Amino acid sequence: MPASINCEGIYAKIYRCITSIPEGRVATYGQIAELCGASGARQVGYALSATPVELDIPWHRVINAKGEVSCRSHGAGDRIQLQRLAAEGVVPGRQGRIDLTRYRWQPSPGNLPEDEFDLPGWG
DNA sequence: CTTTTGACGCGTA
DNA sequence: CTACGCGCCAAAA
Repeated sequence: MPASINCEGIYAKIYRCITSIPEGRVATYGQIAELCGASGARQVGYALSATPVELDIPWHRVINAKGEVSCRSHGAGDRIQLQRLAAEGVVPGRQGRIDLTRYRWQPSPGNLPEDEFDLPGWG
């Protein structure tokens, strides 16, 4: 990892937390915030905006509380995010929103997704 | 040191 | 459903 990222920095924590999101699963900004001890969802958003590409973290698995991909001021990141999510089976529902009740990452032992519901093909 | 810049969440009306 | 306001903090220049 780049030297510009301190292991004890809150951003680094956020990055690591996001790295733990399994494939085919998503997490909300607020969820990540509480998970890594950030001050708030906004901090996670700030961190994500500054995500170094060399980290190769699954940043696309982080969406907002509405189950929608956040719009950003610059670049086509949102489009890429949708694209990558669809590539791993995470697709928006009929309302154009990702069903958090189905795709939300639940970092609890024994509650892992592989033991639960089926992912794609529900529509 | 100061200033700028952001991928949010929630309550309320 | 939309609109508005507030809270919040790190990193780079």
